[in-house]
Amino acid sequence: MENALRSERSRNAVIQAALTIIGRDGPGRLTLDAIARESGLSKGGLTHQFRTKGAVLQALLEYQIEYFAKFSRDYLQEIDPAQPEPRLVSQIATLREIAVTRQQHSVAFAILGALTDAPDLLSIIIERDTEAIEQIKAEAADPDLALLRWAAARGLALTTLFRICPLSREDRERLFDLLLDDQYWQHRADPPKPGV
Amino acid sequence: MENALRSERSRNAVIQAALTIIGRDGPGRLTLDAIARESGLSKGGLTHQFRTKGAVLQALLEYQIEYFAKFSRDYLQEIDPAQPEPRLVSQIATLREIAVTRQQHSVAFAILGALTDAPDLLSIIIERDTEAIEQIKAEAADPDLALLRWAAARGLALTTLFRICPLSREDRERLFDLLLDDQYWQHRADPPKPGV
DNA sequence: ATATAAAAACAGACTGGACGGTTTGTTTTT
DNA sequence: AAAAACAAACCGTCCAGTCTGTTTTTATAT
Repeated sequence: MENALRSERSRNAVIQAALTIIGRDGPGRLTLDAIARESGLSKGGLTHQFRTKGAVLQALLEYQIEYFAKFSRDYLQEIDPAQPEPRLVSQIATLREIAVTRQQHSVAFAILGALTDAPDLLSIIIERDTEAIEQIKAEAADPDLALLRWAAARGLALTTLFRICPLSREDRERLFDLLLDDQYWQHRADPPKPGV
Repeated sequence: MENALRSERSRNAVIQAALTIIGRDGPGRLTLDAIARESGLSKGGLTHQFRTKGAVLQALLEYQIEYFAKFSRDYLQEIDPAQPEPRLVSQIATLREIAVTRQQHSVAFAILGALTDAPDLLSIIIERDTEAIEQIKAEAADPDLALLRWAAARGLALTTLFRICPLSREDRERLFDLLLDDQYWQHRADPPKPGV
């Protein structure tokens, strides 16, 4: 087998193994030895592909981010062209997906836990979001209202992710539906200020 | 000195020491030995007061929660009586305080990090919030809109806490101001539905 | 009050194990 | 022949929790 392919296979195996362990045993049991065992690789092979545990976590995070970035892109693609704020809506829809997808919870924990030694692991998230925010602002009739809708979706997603959401499942779903509903916000948007 | 007082002093010393360490060295350096050293207690004394590290974390979390609960109570006390949704507003104000207070960030990390082994440490947060949510719903003309305001504040607070907020400081402050501003939401609330 | 036994608070050395990372050697690809 | 990929034993450190004592407080009996 080609080396490049071999490496890629191994790296994928590692990421899948990490996800399996986190889901099955919790993020506390995500050790290099466990990953090696679960992936079928030896520890040597593992550390050949990822020099440190932080590197594994980073790959894991990038994998997750790409997964949801793709979700967002696809959603944007198939959105009603008449939709006035497509970027905002696709971001909110993605956040709903994050909040709903069951396995994500412990992955979030795992990464948060690792943040202790790798504080700027999350900077990639900021980069992505900053971009998204720019676009949301640009397309919005009332940018602040759009940001607030985004923030609310984030709040629902993060509280759910960390299992500290005091709202019922129905409440959350209804709120997400509202956040996605243009009609609901249309007449709530600030009318453009008359020129002074 | 009385035993009860002796214990209380020691426990307080431990919590303060923990906060000092987290703020100065980061949550990764929060070990039992470090806490003992910083607090002036011996390891034996420390483990006499807190049987496990989880117990320390729990006390730390309770301390923080009580701190902000008091902030919220005080805010509620001094609020304009004409304020239509005082509970919501005081909750939002508290969340703004959390987002702004500098030291909180790493404390949040420390506790999240420990969540690995003590998954239901956070249930106390849910309990408090559930209560708050009930009151917010009860006093609101448009409960869903109130929940969304709350969720947005949470989103801003949590993203800031975990340093993944893509918004500028000014943006955040302006958004918090908006969330607190009744005028802004008044005409946005759903008019009470006409009886069928 | 005073002596004394018990309990609580505290001191600090020690242990056991987990875990990240290294090292040395082998197989496979280039 | 060289480099990449992999195997697996090994090491050093860190750290939560324990264990054995010592000091201080409290309860009880005289």
